[in-house]
Amino acid sequence: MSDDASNPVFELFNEIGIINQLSRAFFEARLPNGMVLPHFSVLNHLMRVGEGRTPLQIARAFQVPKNSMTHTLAGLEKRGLIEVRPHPSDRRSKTIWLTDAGRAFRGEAMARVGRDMAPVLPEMEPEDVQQTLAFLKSLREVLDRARD
Amino acid sequence: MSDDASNPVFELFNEIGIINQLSRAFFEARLPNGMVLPHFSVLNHLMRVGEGRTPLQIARAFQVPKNSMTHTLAGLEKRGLIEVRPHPSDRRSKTIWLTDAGRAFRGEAMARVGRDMAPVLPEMEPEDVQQTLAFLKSLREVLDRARD
DNA sequence: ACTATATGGTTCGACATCGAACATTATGGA
DNA sequence: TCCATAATGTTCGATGTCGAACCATATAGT
Repeated sequence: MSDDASNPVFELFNEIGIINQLSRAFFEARLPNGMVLPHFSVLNHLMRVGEGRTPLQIARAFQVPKNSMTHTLAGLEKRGLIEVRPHPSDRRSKTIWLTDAGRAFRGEAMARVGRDMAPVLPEMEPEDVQQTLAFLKSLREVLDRARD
Repeated sequence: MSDDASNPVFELFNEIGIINQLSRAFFEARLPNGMVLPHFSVLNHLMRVGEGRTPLQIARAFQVPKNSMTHTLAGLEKRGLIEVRPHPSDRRSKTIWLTDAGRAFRGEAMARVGRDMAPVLPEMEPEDVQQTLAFLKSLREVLDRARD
């Protein structure tokens, strides 16, 4: 049977789904109370890409529906980790900023995850990581275009 | 700032999460009514790996909690796509089998997804796919061991 | 054989996630 | 200027997902 099912691309998606499960579980086991991976991911995103993004921009960055991002941001705001300010030029929109508590929390969580991940990191060749990362980024663009 | 945050492994997890979102949305847009990616994935798994697996084996294969698999299997059985039989030697357990309808459904869904994916598949070098797949499988094992 | 512990699966309650419909504000064209 | 349409974000209802507690059966130790 050499139909589409045998295309390794499907196997790739399968593997990606499984790693997603594993990494999600790994992160969430190291976050307090009811915090979930998207909470941490958004804090991290704001650090890396910059604060002052709009909710829609963040939703698009993670490829999740905008109402999902509304919910995630509400959780972060409730915990005092982000601050929501009006958009300077578009009154429909908002901008998202980290609070000091948010920066501190992200730093602590990152340190904890990094510490527990440290034993296994040396097993991965940086070159392989880079190569995989490059391919996945191109795959993301391909999927994004196929989204119609 | 060259702390753990800059480790490309985290970027890798991020990219994996995004591609997971995209591929999930892509698949589910091509499945009927209330069917969801795990439904399709399980059917596919039974075809590839073989029928007669137990729910727990399947849950471990996808790295999801066993109660989540209970729910997914219930959905498949309700739709008549799988059949649950008692385990021959362990009365706590069960075995999962595809029905004819399940095999047919999986074939149709696979064909539809494959057709819509066809335009973008040529953009990916088979060699890159293989390389990525190999690395991700090793990454999965690393994470699995780190699971404690 | 008997009990303690482990294992497979389900139930339950809490919560994340999503599509669809909605309110509000922007934008573009007559 | 005015209206139709688009864009941003929220609300609502339905459902997926998960951890914890729970049954039923197996296994191990004595």
